[in-house]
Amino acid sequence: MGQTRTRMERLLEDELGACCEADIEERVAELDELRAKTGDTVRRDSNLLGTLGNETRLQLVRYLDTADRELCVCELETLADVSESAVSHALSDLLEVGLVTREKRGKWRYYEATERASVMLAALEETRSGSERTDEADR
Amino acid sequence: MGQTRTRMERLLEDELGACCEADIEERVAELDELRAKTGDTVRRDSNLLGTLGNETRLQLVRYLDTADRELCVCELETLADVSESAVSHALSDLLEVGLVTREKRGKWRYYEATERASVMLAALEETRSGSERTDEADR
DNA sequence: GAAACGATTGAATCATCATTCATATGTATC
DNA sequence: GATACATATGAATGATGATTCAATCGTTTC
Repeated sequence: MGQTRTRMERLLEDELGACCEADIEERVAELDELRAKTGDTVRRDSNLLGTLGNETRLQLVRYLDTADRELCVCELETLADVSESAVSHALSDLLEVGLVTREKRGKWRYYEATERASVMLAALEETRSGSERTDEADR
Repeated sequence: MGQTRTRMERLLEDELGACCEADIEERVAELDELRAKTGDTVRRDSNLLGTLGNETRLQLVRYLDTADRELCVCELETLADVSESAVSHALSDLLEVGLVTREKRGKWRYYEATERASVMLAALEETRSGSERTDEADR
């Protein structure tokens, strides 16, 4: 029953007062363009963010970034709250997405934060601040 | 046997050539300071990053950010690759960590990206580029 | 007030993840 | 070359997460 009326049509009717075929086409085109503009880096990016979205890993990059020098794994282990193995796993994950670099020296391994990591942490720092939820009173 | 020799002591011996008590204390103090400087916002921050670290959610904020206007849920649904319910869940999560705002208007609900979201996405964009793994040949 | 509709919420399920323990790898020292 | 040691890796397991289906809530229209 009247099922031909699409949701987009109803939305535009509410937004514009009335709505013709051209309006719908225009809006659909706008959304298509939006889809195109947004690009297809989502997988990679969400992967990077996901890697950062873990307390252990974030903590470690943070140490490396604020230390502003390379740190030996054993130093990171004294800083972290988890097992040696967990630290190693975390560092490998960070290395894989390019948030840290690694260098061997004798039996020791030194890690350092990359530029990419610094930028992300700086952004985080910048936006931190007030409380969340800017919900508009839901009138 | 000889188990009193700590790993930190051995590290410093290797790094400095020799190592006395004072050296150890100094390094330990440095790490303590590092721990203090790094702060305790890890939980909150990793939570934010984790929220962004999901394809669906990242995709949605991205649409909102590049659209640069509020978008109706039904518009976001046409853009997303998942069910209506999943979109709604994702938007709620994003709202909770302050990456989007919400406004009701009639039966429609409009979402918009926050400044915080813009900053994070910009940082991501900025650091994106070359390939990853700046591993130093592991000599 | 009932019907239609937009959106959210909760429970359930399946998948992914984080951490640990055990083992392995590579490097130095004796 | 055997031992000690630093770190990494793999498998296992318990926890957390993402998505869907079903049900609910709030708003509008008749």
